[in-house]
Amino acid sequence: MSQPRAARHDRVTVELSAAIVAASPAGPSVLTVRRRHEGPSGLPSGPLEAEHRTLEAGLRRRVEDQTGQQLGHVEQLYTFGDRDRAADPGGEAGCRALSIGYLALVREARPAGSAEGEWHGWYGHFPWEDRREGRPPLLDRLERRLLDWAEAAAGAAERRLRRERLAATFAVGGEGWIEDRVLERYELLYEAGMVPEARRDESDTPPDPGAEGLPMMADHRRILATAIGRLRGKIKYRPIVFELMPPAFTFLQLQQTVEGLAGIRLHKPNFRRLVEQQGLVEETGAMSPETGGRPARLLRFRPEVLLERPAPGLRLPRPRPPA
Amino acid sequence: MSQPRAARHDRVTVELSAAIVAASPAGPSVLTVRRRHEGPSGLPSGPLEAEHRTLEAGLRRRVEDQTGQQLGHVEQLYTFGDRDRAADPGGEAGCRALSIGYLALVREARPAGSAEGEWHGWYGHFPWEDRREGRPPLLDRLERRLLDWAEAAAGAAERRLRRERLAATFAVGGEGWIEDRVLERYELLYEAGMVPEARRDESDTPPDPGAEGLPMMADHRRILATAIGRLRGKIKYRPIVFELMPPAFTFLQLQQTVEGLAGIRLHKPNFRRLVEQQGLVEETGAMSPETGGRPARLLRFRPEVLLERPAPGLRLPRPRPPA
DNA sequence: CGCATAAATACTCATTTCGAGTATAAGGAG
DNA sequence: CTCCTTATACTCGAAATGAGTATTTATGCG
Repeated sequence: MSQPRAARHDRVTVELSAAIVAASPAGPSVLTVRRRHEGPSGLPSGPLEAEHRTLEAGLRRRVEDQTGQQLGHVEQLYTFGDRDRAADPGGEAGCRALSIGYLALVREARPAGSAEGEWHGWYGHFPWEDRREGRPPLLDRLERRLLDWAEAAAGAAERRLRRERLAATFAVGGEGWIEDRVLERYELLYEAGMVPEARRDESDTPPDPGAEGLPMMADHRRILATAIGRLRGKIKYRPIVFELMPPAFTFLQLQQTVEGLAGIRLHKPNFRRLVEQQGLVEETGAMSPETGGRPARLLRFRPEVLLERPAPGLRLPRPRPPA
Repeated sequence: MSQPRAARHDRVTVELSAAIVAASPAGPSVLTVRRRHEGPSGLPSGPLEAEHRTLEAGLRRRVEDQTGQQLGHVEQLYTFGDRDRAADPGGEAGCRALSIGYLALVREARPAGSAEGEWHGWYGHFPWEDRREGRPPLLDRLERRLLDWAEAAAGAAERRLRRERLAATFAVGGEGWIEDRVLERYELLYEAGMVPEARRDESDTPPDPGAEGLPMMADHRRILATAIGRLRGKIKYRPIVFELMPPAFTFLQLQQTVEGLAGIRLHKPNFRRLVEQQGLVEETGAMSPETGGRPARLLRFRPEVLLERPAPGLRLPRPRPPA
């Protein structure tokens, strides 16, 4: 594989985008920017520039300059390059558009710096992902449309495949919603034409606007879906939640933050036991400026856990299936 | 972040590379190609071309055409773009070189098709990653040099940081080798100047050639490290090993394949129990053309498990630390 | 044939982990 | 003082897990 060195200089544009996430006990949010008037919002993003040593450094600088947000943890998610889902629909034809998505975590949601940025609860974009109050009712409608889509498949094989994907992602007709499969669910909705981004013709009226979630420009909702999925997966084996917490916090704040990220409710005593016996936190000595009942101890992250445990994280208790 | 649309067309080259992995009970191997005579080998790779709809499709076609290998599972790993670790050192200055790494799994290692490809045991490139026969002796020498490097750090803070990284990756001075951290270990060796790729001046003689592993061209060993790490992590929650197994196999073959991938030995009865009660396999009915003792049942993967279990995989038994 | 050898396969056992539920403590508001 | 709210502490049983041992069923050799 070492031939036409010429083809190498096909024109390529590279866009770096970041899903910048903050979280409070009320729920996680993401920083969005609005570009054209009226168009859907998007993630902070910009073209790759030559001057930076690494991609991550470039992204970091760019976002920090533009939004006034200091980024904490930053990680690369995925490089998208589908020809027909270009990041920039205004790009020239025959020009490959790559889009490299990043996840960034920040401790506090600054009230949106100088730019036109604003913080948005992430479930506004993914209403079907929030099961904290139980299974959201809009899922019934989504499922019905998804099943129709599956049955409308061309051959029997394709039909079967679609049904299986539905079972594996939306848990249609089966047990077990798996919270990490955010991207898979979004992609299914995209393929089924059930999100505005998938419908080229903008005049198409969505059959059920409330259930589709707020769209974003270009492939930004796809990147956000990747980010949510990654974060949900990663809290289980890395103490990454603490990148989102203030320096000191209570058990309840921690639990509610995790619940917000994972989109599910957790069993309080067990969560507490888990966090304690994993050695993820230590007491600061101080007590919380209480919020209702008995004052709570203030905790902080215990970095030593990184050396003690192979995969220190918050395995989320999954209810046992009834035997 | 929406300004200079001009800067957008900085010249960028994009190289797609694939770590193509096959595995037998004897151990995993990777397909390498040799380009220049005498230079180190590399992964199959080539420039991104405009004609393909998706990046993955492009990679797939390209590799299949060139090596005669049908690829099974393919997944994107990471996009590297450090300016000073360019994939192609021959590239023009001021031209950003992106390198998108992929992991591909194949069922059988074809004896290297038409091209100059050859299959290589992957531990030839990462001798410190193979602990199937216990801790490899060369680790003593590596550790000593790594500790020297840590102590040679500029400030006390940097020294501490380096020591912590050593503890977290090579388990220096602590418990717990974590098999997934392949990339982190390689990067540490790179930073410490302990792999040939890191030494620009090729005339430098390595202090301990045997311990450094076979180098590869450009950033290909970095991609392979990412691939190994990803694979080791993923077998724990996805039934991905079966992409590497023949259609029918015995328990022992499966176990040895997993041991090869993870680089550790497993407890036979427990491995068996795990695989059984997870419902990962079913009997084919046939028996193996035996290999020594009592004939073994032949098994096959049981795809239904994908719908039944949230994260069907092979949690590798980690010995309990002595209380 | 009978026995050593090599695997495969089947159990046992003591912990540990984990889901679930209940009980008690310590504040504030009225 | 009482009630409400949240924090914190315990209990219990089921399932998972690490470690070890025993039995079966082949082969091959004397």
